[in-house]
Amino acid sequence: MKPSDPSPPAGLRQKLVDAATLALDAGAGEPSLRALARDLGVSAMASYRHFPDKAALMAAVVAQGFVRLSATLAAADASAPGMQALVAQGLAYVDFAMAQPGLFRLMFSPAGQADNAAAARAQAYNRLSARVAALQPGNPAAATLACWAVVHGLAVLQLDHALATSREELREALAVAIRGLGVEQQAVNPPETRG
Amino acid sequence: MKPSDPSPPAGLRQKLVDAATLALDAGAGEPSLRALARDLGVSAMASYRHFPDKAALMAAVVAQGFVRLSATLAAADASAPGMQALVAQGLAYVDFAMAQPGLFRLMFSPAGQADNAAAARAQAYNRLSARVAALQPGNPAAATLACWAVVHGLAVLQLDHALATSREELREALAVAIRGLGVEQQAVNPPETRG
DNA sequence: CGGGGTTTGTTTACAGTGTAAACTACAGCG
DNA sequence: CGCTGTAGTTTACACTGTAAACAAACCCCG
Repeated sequence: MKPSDPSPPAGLRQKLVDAATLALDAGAGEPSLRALARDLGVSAMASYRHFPDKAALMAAVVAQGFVRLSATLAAADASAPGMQALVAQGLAYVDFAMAQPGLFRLMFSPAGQADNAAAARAQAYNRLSARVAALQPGNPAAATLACWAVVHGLAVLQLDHALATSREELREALAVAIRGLGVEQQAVNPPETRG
Repeated sequence: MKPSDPSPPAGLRQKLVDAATLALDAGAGEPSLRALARDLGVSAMASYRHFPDKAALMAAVVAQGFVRLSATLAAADASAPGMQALVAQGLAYVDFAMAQPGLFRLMFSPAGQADNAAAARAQAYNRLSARVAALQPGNPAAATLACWAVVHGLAVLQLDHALATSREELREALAVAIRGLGVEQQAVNPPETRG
């Protein structure tokens, strides 16, 4: 309203995305556009200057979520060598899901499949894929799929179920699973010829 | 209304559950109570005689979903011996998700965590657990967790992503993952002593 | 400096939703 | 017969997403 408003002019779009992300993880499902607008001190229709509809806002939230997940995975990957980097990525993945359950759920819901978010999603997938390919040049596609499945499955089950699984147990389960997937042979030891 | 109504008197509850299940998989997210009532030729408030609120209806849908999933897993488990039963369960799990994506998503969403559905969910979990325990008496908890994670992860990723993964590729990935998880050693051959 | 066009927001309005409240029709049973 | 419980109804309200029309603030060019 007044020019003395303390916020920069073009900030609403990002503020909407951030507020929606925050509200998602605050518990009660998808926030309403009107509630978001109220929280930001703005009219109910303001968001329509930045997004064609609510789904587009949510898609932007999802896209930002995948960007952040991707960055988290990259950091985890860099934190350890070889196969341990893969386990670290898996742990980071599960940690992300537990830290932002609402966002994570949205990212893997029909709302998260908007074309808008496809690029960011692919980038996150590539973090894992690259590490798997580095560890097992033979059949990276299948191995990546299996790795992502394990990690994603653990995250979702942990979220849904509140399996009282400690972080240590998770780490062990991840390590066992990844080792089992035939990814490790070339990593820890120098490569041996193997069928 | 009339006594000549072709349905038994207490049938509305089940009809609501079935219609909701159907509508879920017909595509457009959670159906509205009013739309369900309209489809069933009944007033908007009728469902409140059978469920305290919409969440309770959805919880009933989820519970029925888990019962059916459990039955599907049991049938798959009985269709093959030993480790192949585990792979069969995994395939059946993914098939279930693909055949009823809306229901499956609901089952693993916050709505699916209602206490109402807990028993049915546990029953489905036990299908897998029992088979894993039979194959690997050593550490069934961790192995079950990992197996479920792989299977559930594959299902979710397939659903979200439309990974153009054929059923045959899925079967192979499942077999590889399950074999890798250290479940197979005692199954196919007579048990050998193994660390 | 002024003036038009774009951007960003506003108010108003409407259809659709979940649900509370009060009411009606009907079953079985004393 | 009346009493009571069950299954359903109509009405009403607060809330949602969103279309339409309008207003103020910015940018850029003269």
